[in-house]
Amino acid sequence: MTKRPMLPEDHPCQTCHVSAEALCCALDADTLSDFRNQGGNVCIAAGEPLFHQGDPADCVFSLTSGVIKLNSILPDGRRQVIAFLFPGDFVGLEAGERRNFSAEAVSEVRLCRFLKGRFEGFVSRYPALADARYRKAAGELALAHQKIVMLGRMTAAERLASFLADVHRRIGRKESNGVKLIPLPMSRGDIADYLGLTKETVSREFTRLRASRVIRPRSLALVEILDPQRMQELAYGIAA
Amino acid sequence: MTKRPMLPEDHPCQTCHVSAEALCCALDADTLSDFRNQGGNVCIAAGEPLFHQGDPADCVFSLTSGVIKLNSILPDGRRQVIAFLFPGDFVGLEAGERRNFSAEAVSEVRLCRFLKGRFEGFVSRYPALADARYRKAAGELALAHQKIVMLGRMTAAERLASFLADVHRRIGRKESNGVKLIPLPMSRGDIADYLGLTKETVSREFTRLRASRVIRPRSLALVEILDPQRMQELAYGIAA
DNA sequence: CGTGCCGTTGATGCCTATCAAGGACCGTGG
DNA sequence: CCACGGTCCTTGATAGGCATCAACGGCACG
Repeated sequence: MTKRPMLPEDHPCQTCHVSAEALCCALDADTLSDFRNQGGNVCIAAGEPLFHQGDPADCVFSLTSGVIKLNSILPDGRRQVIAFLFPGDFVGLEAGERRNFSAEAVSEVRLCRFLKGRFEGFVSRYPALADARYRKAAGELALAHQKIVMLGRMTAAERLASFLADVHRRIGRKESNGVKLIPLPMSRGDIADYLGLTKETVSREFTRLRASRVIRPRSLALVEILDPQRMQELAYGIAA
Repeated sequence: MTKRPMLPEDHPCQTCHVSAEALCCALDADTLSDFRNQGGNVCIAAGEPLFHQGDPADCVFSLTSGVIKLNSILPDGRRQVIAFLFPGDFVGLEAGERRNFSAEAVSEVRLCRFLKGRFEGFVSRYPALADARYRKAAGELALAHQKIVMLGRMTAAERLASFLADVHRRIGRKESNGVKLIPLPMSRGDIADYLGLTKETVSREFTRLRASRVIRPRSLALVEILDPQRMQELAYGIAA
């Protein structure tokens, strides 16, 4: 993170690690300070909901740490995870009066919260913020299009490979020896609901990727990529 | 359409039937006239491409009549129709340097074309236009989320019902006696690629909807809804 | 050391894809 | 006017991939 010298040393944004990608980076220091005073910090434990389908959408959030999943649930209980959100992502781009999906913390999560009305005021006063918001939405739209292709036309193996490649791109780490690691804070069931599969199928595909030496699980929540090229081929270079 | 008295009688926007939903409606008459001079009209015959995957994205379009499909094609030839676009929809919200998908006319199509650079200039000069663009993108994002649920968790029958309900909402007509009609300018193969199915499955599901008296096809391209309630139930009220 | 949750593995079945053939529609040309 | 070929749609037979049902195993927790 780049320091922002105009801010007081104890300003919460001083310790934020996502200013590079977050919406806030569209604002200069003075404005940012003003902006931050509009909302507050939120911290949510793993498994706890942020909001539910149908709730009034009266605030928006910027995710600073942790992972969130967005769920859509059909009347008969079938569940689809629409997206996993990572630090730097924004919650509330959809602009409806009510939430079309629920949001739940996958791991412990920190967010900056802004009241929607005040946020809108900022957007109209600062064109750079409006532009950043549009570009976030456009980026989300492109991701959604890729996910549509994945769900419509890919096999189970390809879906899992796309997912792993995508998570690696977003929150992957490299060890000092160059080994690529993928943290997987979400459960197998969550992954299944994200990929349009069942947890059993996801489990089987994990086993097959391990058997074919493409990945090596260090634990349930941490996977090492042994063969990045094969992984990219399976995913057709598309990060789901 | 509402007349725009400030425009010259022969101005092309005077005969545009989509000003209510189109992006242009964010502009007043003076600005609109200026705006329209930036681009030009385009007319494309059914089946002809507007652009291809990978092309430089140097212009954006507002669709005024006809239907367009957006295709994404995997290296091995599998095809997914990402969206059908109807009059009032906008092409080029994605904001990338290159096209992530191809666009092809399903029926004869008319569009207003704008050079991207000049369009961006207008967006930065007219906040109302920027806002309208954001709301279009947010709306597309919400639609994409619904489509993700459909592709991830719905059966073939539910997918087709969702599709028919959606097309009806967008371009459906009512006869004087109240009968609801759905025009289907796209082929069965296009519908299949949109729903993540094969044309054979789509055909079979059409037959089953007909057999159970939910719809009555007048021709391949025009379907009458006999039982709107049953249709909505099958689609879970979700327009795909 | 149980208990419970989550993940894995196995057996079976169903939904949709695939392969194949026939039918409807349309434009062209005899 | 009808024969003809082509394209798209429909219908049938079969196969395959993933879901479902069921049992087992690992790990954390009290």
